[in-house]
Amino acid sequence: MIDYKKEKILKRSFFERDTVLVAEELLGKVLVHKYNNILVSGRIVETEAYCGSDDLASHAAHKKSKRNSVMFGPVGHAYIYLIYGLHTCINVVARAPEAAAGAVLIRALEPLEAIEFIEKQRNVRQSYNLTNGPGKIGQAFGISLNDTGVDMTNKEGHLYILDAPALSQNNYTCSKRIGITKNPDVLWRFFILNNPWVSRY
DNA sequence: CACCCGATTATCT
DNA sequence: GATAATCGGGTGT
Repeated sequence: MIDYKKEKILKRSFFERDTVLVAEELLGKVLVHKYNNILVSGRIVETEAYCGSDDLASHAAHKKSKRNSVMFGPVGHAYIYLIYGLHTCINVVARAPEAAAGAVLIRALEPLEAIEFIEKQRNVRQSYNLTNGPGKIGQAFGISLNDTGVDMTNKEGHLYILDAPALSQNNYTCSKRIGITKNPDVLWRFFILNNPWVSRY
């Protein structure tokens, strides 16, 4: 296991590249949330890319609106949305300079710090159920809709991502995205192989 | 204002 | 495998 505490916060330039590439390279990085005085963190093991107007599954497939405007804004900011009226999902805005919109959904991670807090938030028996889904991460980390739009590259902020060494391509793969009906065939989901924290599909 | 529906999850059978 | 829970965005009247 790497010593992630020595790693630096990902810079804005990391997110100013093709959305699908950023989704791939976010595997292994560490999501951190400062919740009151608690530092909650986890290693990202599953992501999905959502692009702009060519990607009908994306919230940014059509016009800019009140909800999706963050996806059109500066890269490196958090796009948080409520799904099915129940769950908050965490994305990072990422796109190439010429693209209009794009974000990476963080779908699953391995808890690293404040595991007792995460267990209290989630109240489940099996540890692999703590954070193996996008809505589960939102609940586990205490994320709310108020967090949408925050700059995740700001050291003074309460939500950011730490760098980590790049993974070997032998250790992860891609697949179709989960839970969508439009533009279903592109291989824009990335996950670490043989990892117990990846969602079960 | 009414309607439809979704980047999900927990809890059944 | 099927389904309820629950709410706000988007669309059209």
